[in-house]
Amino acid sequence: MTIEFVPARALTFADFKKCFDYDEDRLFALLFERNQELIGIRREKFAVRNLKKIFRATFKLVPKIGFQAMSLRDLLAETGLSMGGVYLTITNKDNIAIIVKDAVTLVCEDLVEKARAESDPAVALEALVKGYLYTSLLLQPWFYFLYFETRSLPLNHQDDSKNLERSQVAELERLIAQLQKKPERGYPAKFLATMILTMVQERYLKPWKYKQPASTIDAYADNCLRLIHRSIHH
Amino acid sequence: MTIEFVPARALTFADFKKCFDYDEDRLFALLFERNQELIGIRREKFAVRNLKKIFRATFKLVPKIGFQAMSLRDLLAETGLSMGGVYLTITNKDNIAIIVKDAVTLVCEDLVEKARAESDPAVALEALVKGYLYTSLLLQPWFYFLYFETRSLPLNHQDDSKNLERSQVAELERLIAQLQKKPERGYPAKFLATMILTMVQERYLKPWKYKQPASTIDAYADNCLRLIHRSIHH
DNA sequence: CTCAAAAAAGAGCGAGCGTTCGTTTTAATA
DNA sequence: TATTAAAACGAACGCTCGCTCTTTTTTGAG
Repeated sequence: MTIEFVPARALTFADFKKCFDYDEDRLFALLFERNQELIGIRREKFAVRNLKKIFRATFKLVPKIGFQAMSLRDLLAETGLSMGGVYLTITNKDNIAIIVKDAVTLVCEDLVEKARAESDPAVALEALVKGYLYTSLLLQPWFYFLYFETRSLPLNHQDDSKNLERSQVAELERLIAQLQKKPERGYPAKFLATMILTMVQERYLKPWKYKQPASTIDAYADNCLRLIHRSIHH
Repeated sequence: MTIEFVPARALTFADFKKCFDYDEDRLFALLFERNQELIGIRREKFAVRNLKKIFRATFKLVPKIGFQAMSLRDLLAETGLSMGGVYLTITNKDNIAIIVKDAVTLVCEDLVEKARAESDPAVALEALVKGYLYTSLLLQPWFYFLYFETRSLPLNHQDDSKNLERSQVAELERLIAQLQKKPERGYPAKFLATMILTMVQERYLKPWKYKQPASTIDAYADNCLRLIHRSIHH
């Protein structure tokens, strides 16, 4: 029998941040290799440097005016790049949105995978909820963009975006159903799963409401989890 | 002592719909008189007829492509009006979004007013939650548009939109706090108020998830209210 | 029915959009 | 250091945008 390390207190945002897999450089490197066909630059070093500039600028401009109203000339002014540089990097404007979708998909699938590695469904549920909440704050501009700009994507990518949300809810629902001994007595698992997702989205969709002193996000996670557990156990 | 009519069962969506104050004609008539300075047509009859066409077309196009990507020529094709007709009606494109904001503000303020007329805070809370949920489904395109297109509004109107949400949460919070005898024991009133609003928004923001057979919305309302009451009472 | 006012029509305008491409600069290799 | 492939540049292009304005049609009170 092995002795495992059991943390004395619940996982906090600060803990999570330390172990977070997707710092800026790694994320852009992954996006570069996953989206070779959308990106005109062949050497990672240059691609990552330009992608950084382009996405930082996009995330600064879009929340104020929306993706469609952001012109490439706005983007040039904000990044300091030239028209040629931008087009060599992203090939066309739509690809900015497509790459954001890919990034969010990437980290979400990783979250589900990690949660599935847990054998105890209660532990898995907590990992998924906190993982999703904390990740979507660390990558807030990406999640925010995908939610508000799904309509700016080509149609097949719009479907991907909706299916990503559906699969997140399905995963939560599966875990909740496992925890409910007598499902007919409580709330439908789907209702609770939807509520969880919605509470997570509240945080990353309305940054104007949460000028967050970091501690409040732990309290928020705690309130969510308490509410979930009280609602599951009849 | 007067004998009051006490309904045998909870208010359903069907009941609500029957007494709903804002059918299309009345809503447009109100918008016409509230926004005289944005509307170029002077005779109500013509104004209402054109506004109907314009907003119906807008609500058909915008969910697919977004407001900024919807051109006035798209709008002409969808409404059958001419450029002159459209511009005589709405004066400029921004005014479409501004009038939507005014409509949502109008019905929301009415909801709060009606809830305040109730002396029992439990009754008032139920009236507000169900009223908001049912209203935002009956006027789904309006609420959806305001949420997704707030960034397309002129800045001062963007503030109005955010403040409208803040005031809705504040009203819910006030009622919840009244119902909590020992506030320190349960969830913060603000947390619950936010959760309620978020659950309502879930329904009108994601119509692609809810191809609703009408009954499901009553079940949804019931689940929400049970969750709220269980969370308030310790 | 008359006729002035209101509404509708739609060609046209200039600004600004996303994108292209011929050229220049930079970086890595031999 | 010479060579060459990759990256960066930015003026120019064709097109579509929101909007205007003159003309025509419709409306309704007298």
